[in-house]
Amino acid sequence: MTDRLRNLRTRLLSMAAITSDRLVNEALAGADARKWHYAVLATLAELGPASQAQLSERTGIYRSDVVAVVNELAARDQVDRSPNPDDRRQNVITLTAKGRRQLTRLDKVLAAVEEELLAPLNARERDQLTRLLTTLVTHHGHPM
Amino acid sequence: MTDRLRNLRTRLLSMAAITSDRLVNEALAGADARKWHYAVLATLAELGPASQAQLSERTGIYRSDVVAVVNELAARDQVDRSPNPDDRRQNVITLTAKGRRQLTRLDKVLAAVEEELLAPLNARERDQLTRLLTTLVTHHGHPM
DNA sequence: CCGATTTCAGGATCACTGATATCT
DNA sequence: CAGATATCAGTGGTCCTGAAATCG
Repeated sequence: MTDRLRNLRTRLLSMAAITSDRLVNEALAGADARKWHYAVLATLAELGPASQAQLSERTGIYRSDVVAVVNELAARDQVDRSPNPDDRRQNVITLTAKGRRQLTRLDKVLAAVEEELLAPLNARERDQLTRLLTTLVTHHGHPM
Repeated sequence: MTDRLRNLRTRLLSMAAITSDRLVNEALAGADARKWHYAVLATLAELGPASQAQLSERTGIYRSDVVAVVNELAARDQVDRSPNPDDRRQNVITLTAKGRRQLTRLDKVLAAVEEELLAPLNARERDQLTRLLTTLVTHHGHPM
């Protein structure tokens, strides 16, 4: 009857994500980046050179928004964009040395943010949370 | 080293919230509402008549955005806005009969969405998730 | 004068749609 | 031709800042 809002899980998720996003955005802004920058840099480090369509699929960035992100990263010399000679529809996005340095910097920044966000949870609870969220995310859409 | 992205809890939270928000928005749009509408209606049902500042604090809607939400609800005759005679800075927002009917409608809609979102989790896992998220949300800012 | 409340104008980011040009 | 890719233009919601008008 009462406390509808307080117990709504969809709302709890939203609020937690907003808190998290705020922490992430503030921290990344201090390193001249935003979350999509990190997502692209990390994906390139994992996959090697990739097309923008691949980046979109892996990172979750909307296909129409990848351009802007790659533009920003290229302007910072953190990635290189060049046409794919084998398929001239595609661009090949490559991580530069500068991008690799930025990635390790952002790794530290985000580790600190995660620590701050998860501060009220112990190790077991953190594992639980990770498992539960992963289950939700994999079940709806995106197989990881 | 690898799988940086996949295991980032801040990112998992974001992705889960995006999925959840999408489900919520679609469902509410089908009932001519959005999530802030529900938040206000539910809060009024719980608190009784309230000022916009109170609504902002309770629901988490930004103080500058409350106006628009109340405007939309008033245009649908779901709430009534009238000046508070005891403190003429304030408006008193009151739930109407139509608003109460809309609230019960939205309650059902959101219950269905929650069920869909949490489908991959059993009862114990749902409780865990609720508890973990509540801990996060209460620890950072908003005491509930 | 200080503080609270409502309101408006606007910024930035983001999820998302749709359309186009180019290429396989 | 169908299908994929990159790009661009634009919408609408959301979080957030700042500032004004009114009132206690």
